[in-house]
Amino acid sequence: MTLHDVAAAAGVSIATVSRALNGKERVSGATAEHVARVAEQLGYRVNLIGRGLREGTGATIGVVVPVISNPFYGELVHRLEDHLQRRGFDLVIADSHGDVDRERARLRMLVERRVEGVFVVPSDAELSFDAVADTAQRLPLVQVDRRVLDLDADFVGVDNDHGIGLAVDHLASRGASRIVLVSGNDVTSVGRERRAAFESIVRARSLPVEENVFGEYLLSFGESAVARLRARGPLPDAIVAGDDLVAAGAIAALKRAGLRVPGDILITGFDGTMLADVCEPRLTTVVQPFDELAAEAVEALVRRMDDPETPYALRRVTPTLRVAESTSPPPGA
Amino acid sequence: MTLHDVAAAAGVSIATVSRALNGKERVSGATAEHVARVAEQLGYRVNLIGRGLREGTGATIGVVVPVISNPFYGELVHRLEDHLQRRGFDLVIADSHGDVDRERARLRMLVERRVEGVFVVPSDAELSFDAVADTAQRLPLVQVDRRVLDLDADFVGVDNDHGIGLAVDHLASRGASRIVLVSGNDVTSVGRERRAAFESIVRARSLPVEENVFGEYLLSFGESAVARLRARGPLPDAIVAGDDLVAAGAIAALKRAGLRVPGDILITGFDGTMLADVCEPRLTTVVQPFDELAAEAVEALVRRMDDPETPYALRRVTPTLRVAESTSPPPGA
DNA sequence: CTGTTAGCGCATTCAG
DNA sequence: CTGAATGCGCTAACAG
Repeated sequence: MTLHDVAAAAGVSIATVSRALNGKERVSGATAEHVARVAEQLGYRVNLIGRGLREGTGATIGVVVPVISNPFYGELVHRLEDHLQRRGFDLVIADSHGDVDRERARLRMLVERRVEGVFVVPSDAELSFDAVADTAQRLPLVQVDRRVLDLDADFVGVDNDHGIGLAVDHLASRGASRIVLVSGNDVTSVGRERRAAFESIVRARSLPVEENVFGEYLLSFGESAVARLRARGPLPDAIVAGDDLVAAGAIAALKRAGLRVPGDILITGFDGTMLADVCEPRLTTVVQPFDELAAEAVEALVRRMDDPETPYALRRVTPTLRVAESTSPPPGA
Repeated sequence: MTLHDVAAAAGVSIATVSRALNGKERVSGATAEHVARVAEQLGYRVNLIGRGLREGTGATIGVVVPVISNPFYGELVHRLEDHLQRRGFDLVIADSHGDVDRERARLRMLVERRVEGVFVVPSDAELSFDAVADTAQRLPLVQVDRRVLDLDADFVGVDNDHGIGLAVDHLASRGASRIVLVSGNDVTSVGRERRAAFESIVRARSLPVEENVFGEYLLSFGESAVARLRARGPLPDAIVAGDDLVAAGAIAALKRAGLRVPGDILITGFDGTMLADVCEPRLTTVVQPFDELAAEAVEALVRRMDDPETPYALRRVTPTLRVAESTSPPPGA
């Protein structure tokens, strides 16, 4: 079912059908209506492949995330799609499974599909460099949430310094002194930034320096981290978890060990996903402004699509603290 | 950067470049190597739009889900992508936001993109009929998890009868007699099926018939449902929640009301998402075999793509019960 | 083994 | 206002 079929059935040329259906050029009202009716009756649907080849564009944006099943990325993708729809773009989602090779393959696929632009949450702060850099030089690209080190490319992410600061200061105000960071390792930029932010603020506040625990952003890591903490002596006053998933795992492990939260130990999360509300006790967490994050990312991409020469920008959105039961009432005070 | 550019730079014809790069037809080893090197150096990437137009296919599958930020669909999409990758297909994901109009628009987009086939989780058992039926008659389509009523089309979903049976029988074995269903309403096929399954088994086991509560598959519904239960008198012995999200919401509301789970009331979930492990107490839940579900869905789609005349099939995968703290130890026994 | 050519479906010149 | 013709990038005949 192509323009030809419709043209034949309507007794006009394919050019007229194209014009009538797209309504951009002048066609007689009668013809337009007639063509529309015939097309409708035949169930004609424009072939976006044909149009794409002709037009050189398909109004499609791609996004590569590490794990779509992670609630954080699910929410992020959801918002990105929302903002893109409003601007008339479709979103193609690709999952890298946190694997650099797969990430490279997915980015390549998007390039070959000739998408208009791409968002990427790099899986590795260093090893993702080549694939992301190569893609960025081929088409408009915006890194979201995580970034690759030393890469000249747009980036939109949360202000981790501020977020970690909110968590630490809140815990301190609740009377915690010995605070341990349980977070993602240096593989991701987010892990690095949250670690640096934490160490810096601990120094600035003259808090005791603890031995922190690093791993992956997984529920299971939260659990094993608690095991490690318990094995090495008296528990700290509080845990700053690298994200909600880790926090949830830590809470579960603590309670299984007979410890009370917040009675025996305080804990904070990061992201503000639905997991924070499901935890018991509800998790005090650093909330990312998802919608703003997505909106900024889309705007950055559109800006670069409009003007490829626009200077690269690193944009930070500001998180807020949502206080819940996991840090109240005060433990010792 | 097209075949022409590479051909010119390599001093051969575009046909030779195409052949050399695709390696399907016979090309002299030296030429192939030379062309590959030139293409590499020029950073040539095949244009999938051009190839798609020529080949009439782009090796792409589409999927429309109600909410990608729901962990259940996140996990499902994750698995679908996995199985499709293995067969060389890319996956385009579209979010209907649970809205029928949006769903129609997204399905239309996939048709116009000329994807090879589509998976859809219909947002409404009745109102989704037109859009899904229209799409199904245009290209291979498999309904996953939910389905549209009275539609001749493939479907792969969980055996809700069996799943609800597992939950009810387990609760009964734990001493529960008064069991209430808190689940999705009749808008979705899943809601209908779980309700029917529940009512049927309650009759079969001669359990007291309670007034069940229906709403949406949301955390907030789990909470409000508990409020409604408490308002209407003495709590039942147990709650069978329609999914993990609702169960998590219910648990939170129960505990906030000072009730103990499983001490005062037992509760089961459905799906087996990560939410079940995050709940406190951990949630006893009916686990969907995600990987099998995805594998069956992909197989059903491939079968229909290979032979459009193959008879429609309704396939049910069998869930299992994962017992955890929310139903143990026994409440009264 | 390699070059020439046609045509996938479409939007858009350029004529009329 | 409408039709004929062109070419987007690619692969598959078909020649050579």
